[in-house]
Amino acid sequence: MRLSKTFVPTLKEIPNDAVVPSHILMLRTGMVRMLSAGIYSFLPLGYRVIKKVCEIVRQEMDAIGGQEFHLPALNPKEIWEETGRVEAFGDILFHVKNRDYVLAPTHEEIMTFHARNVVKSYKDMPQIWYQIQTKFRNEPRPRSGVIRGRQFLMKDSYSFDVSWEDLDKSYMLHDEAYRRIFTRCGLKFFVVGASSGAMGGTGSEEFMVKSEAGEDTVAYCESCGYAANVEVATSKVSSPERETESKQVYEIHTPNVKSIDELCEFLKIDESVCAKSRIYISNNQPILVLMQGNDEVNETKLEKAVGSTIRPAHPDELKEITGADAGSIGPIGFNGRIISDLRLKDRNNLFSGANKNDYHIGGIDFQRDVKNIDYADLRVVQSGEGCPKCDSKLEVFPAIELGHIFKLGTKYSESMKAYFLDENGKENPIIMGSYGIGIERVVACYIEQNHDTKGIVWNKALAPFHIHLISINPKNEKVKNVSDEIYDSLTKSGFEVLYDDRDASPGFKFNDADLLGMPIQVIVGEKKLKDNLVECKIRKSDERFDVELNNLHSKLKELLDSLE
RNA sequence: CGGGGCGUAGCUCAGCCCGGUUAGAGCGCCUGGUUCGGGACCAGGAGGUCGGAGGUUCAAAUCCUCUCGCCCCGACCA
Repeated sequence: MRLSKTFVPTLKEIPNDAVVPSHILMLRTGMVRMLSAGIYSFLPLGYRVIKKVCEIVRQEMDAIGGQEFHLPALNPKEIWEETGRVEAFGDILFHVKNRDYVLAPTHEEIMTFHARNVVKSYKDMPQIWYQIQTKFRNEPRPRSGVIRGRQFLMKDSYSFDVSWEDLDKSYMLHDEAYRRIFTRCGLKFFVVGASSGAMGGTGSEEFMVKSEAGEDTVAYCESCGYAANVEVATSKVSSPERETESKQVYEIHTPNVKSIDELCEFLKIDESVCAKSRIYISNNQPILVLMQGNDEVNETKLEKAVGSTIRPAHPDELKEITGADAGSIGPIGFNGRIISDLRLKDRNNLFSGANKNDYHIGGIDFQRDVKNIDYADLRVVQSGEGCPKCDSKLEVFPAIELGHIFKLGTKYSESMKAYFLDENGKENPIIMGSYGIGIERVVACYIEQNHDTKGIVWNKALAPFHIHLISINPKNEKVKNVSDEIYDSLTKSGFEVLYDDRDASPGFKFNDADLLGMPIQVIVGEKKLKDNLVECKIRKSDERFDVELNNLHSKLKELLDSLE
């Protein structure tokens, strides 16, 4: 395509509303423009990238036997009421005002609708149905450009099987296909197993990419691949052993000492001998939670340990429950349920609050002084702690969810009555799986991982064009003619060429080329042309070298083959 | 939904606190000329209901009220 005739509105300055690199660069390169919060138009260059991702997804989905559908975004509300998801989605679901339709936020119901009464025999399965379609979700807070939008492209597929064993197969096929898709796209990703067992034997995996723009926090071990959402992640940490001799409990006057750090400073002790107190409320009953030192309470783990939902107590409740304010609360004299992190299990000679403002207590022995104490892993893991699976260290960082594969089981087939007859003529619900990939997120994550100060660095797989041809001074007739010839012949030979034939200064064109980031730049200038040479530049490595005109095709082919 | 920030030319922003000729700059855009290997130069030019509505005032981009939009943090996230 000729840049002089193509709509690629590049921006020299950073748009005011963009913060994360992918968002900034997608705007600056003219890939996208915002229409409204969380709603983006893809411009020609951006849409080319989207189509490349879709094609990779399509190839890999087809390779595992997937069949592509195209489903409506406009859905009758009553189908969504069959599974109770109108209520489950709540405000996230867009409702159409003048008819009883909703805008589909995903398509389990619609796929199940097509399967029921049609996929009636065990002989009809397995099936894998997929589509690449726009989804609508009324996100309360769209952010980070295309990463969290109210309207987005999703590849979603659904498997239909006769048994749990067969579901495992469909699930594994997706797992492998997803790894191939993200690898082909050039993404550094990892897989988080999020199996909770909450739905009876179901499992799920999230495909994640490390990113500052991420909305999930994960713990990851580079050496063994252990990865877990920080809500459930565990780690190996050491703590002091129980000391052989327990001191007596004694009260200490600690004026204005509130935090663990202040307490350690005041008493010249280590934080590992401190039991930090937090009060939570569950079913209107207070629970005292004890953590070692500055360890943070992981509320997800706490809920699991307690067995019901919890919330932190309000400041005024603290006084009422314990007689003290935050900073002076402790287990001695506390009337109610006490649960402690495993790090403090059976410890003695600990320091904690006295349930009296400005006082702490030392010499606490959990075995002797704290009756009915429960123990559980309640910590939020932190970077640098030991991996639970190997001897390496964990890293904790934010990440973006690119894809999710999920064993649905019979939730939808049962509620929507999608039954089949097995070999014995017995009726059973279809066993389903559901698998999604955020297409725009793939693009945004690629940019997050592959950019420098000048702009995007595309790989061969996703680049909107492979070659960026630049003519320096197209007013020079020879330069113009040779550039035109190169463009025509390369295009005819099947190369994907973006041709900057604009009448602009060289620096302007070079900077635009680096910003747009095609893998190879071919630069046609007057000086080198005298020797029948043009310059090639590899965007990623900044390598440059001269190529003879009549060798250009073979050299470019060679370069493209060698590039990722 | 809570907290914070912002809305002035296509883009980035100044002016607002302390009201007062014709609302500015840089970049971009248009015309002509020069230039052409890392965001060129000269000359001329177009472009604004200062997000919107109401109010205070002799006078509002500026002060007040309401409203809409966008960004960030939090809550939420099948």
